Amino acid sequence: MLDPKIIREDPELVRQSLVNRGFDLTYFERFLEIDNRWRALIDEGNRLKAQRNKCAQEIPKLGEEEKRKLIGEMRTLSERVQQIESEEVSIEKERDEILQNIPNIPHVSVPVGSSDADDVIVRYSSEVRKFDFKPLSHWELGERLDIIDFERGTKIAMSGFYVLKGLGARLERALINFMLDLHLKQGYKEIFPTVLINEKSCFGTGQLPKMKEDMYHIEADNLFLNPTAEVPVTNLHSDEILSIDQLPILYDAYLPSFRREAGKHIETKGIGRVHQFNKVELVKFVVPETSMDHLESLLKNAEEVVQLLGLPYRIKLLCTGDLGFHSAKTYDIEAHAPGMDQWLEVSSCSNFLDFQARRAMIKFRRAPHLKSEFVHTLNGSGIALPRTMISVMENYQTRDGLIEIPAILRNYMGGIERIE
RNA sequence: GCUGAGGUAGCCAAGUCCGGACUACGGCGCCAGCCUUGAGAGCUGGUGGUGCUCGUCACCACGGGAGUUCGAAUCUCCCCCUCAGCGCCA
Repeated sequence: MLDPKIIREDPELVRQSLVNRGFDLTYFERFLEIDNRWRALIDEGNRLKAQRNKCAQEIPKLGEEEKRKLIGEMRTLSERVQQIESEEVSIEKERDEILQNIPNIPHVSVPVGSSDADDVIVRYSSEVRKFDFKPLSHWELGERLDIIDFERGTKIAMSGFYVLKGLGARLERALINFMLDLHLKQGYKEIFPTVLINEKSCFGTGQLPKMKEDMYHIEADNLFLNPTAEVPVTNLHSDEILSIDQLPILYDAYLPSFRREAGKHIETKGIGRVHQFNKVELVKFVVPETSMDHLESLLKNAEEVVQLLGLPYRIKLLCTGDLGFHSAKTYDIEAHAPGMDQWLEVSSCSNFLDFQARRAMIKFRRAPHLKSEFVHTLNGSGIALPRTMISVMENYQTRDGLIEIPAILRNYMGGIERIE
């Protein structure tokens, strides 16, 4: 959520940011209109309430006659207060809705563009791997080696789910442990949050109300299956005022994530887009003026994962038209999948500035006597498992259809060197 | 799941039966000032949010919501959470 003061005080900045993102201006113009009315109403309401409060204190001190008269007057006044309040409530509801539909302002360093075609490739790691045979896709490899079972995933759950078996399951576990150990060395504190999260947390990070259709919902208890550890981990500090010496806070978390992908046809074969996947997530809470530097180090921390795995990758700086709603600046890390001949997004590292913190009410104080301010939050995948698995399987395949285990993972797999 | 006790400011906690000087008692912590060579003690003030006319301003905030009332921390209804005991259970 944007600071309403920014929209009020510098509407031109917000207007330009919406144009750059390719958003239409309806909500924005409506905000300006409604915000004025909202403030006028608050003002009038407060005036009347002040009078009511004052008279309510006078009444017990008065004689019978005067008392009866004043109570009569107050009854009328109270009715007006109620009218104003109910109008306030409805305007406030609309105002909040509008605010929730205005995206974050892209940082000045974000390139202006209309779609992912305008994203800027910041760097390539190396050449993609060249094969002297036709590389197989991970689903072909997975089925041949009996380490990915799509049919049985569908049987026990539904289509879009899969089961890892044998060394496939073990490779997944090795990847998770490797990532967690790496992030520990990078200075992150490991968190293992809840898989089920409540409605309030989903609002806090902005999954609700916009992405409701994309989440699995447990009706009996009104809980949601975690769509990304960003939600529970960021909300660890919701409604808190942190002290400055706690910052920066760096968390990493391994957690299964669930997405209904409603409305999206899961056409891609394989495990590139599935309903349940593992992910290691990095989350930071930082002092505002340091957040852009923290974005760079966050990216480096995630990048190190693909580097150490020896995967060909590239870094993209998303343009205004491709930037996520809540983000002010985002880098994507894409690993190459030679079997599919595609670049796969394995990580998305974003700086949200105070956009999330304002919603989740995460504040800090520079000194005990100073006013609290919103922290800046950042997060990035460190990294998403299925697509990493794809890139590992397809890059490390051999001519005879086996998969070499990347050197860095062998210790995590009891010294096993290949899947055969 | 059942029964009971609770939820008041950063923390502890009075007030709730019986609505009105609650401007939410008191304490702890923290901040500022005074005092002091310094520290401590002591004293004074401050210690959540929003709005604007930026003030010794106004409004809001006693788990959340709705209601009754001129007036609600206090009364009524609904919901949430915590703790204890019992039950069930990996």
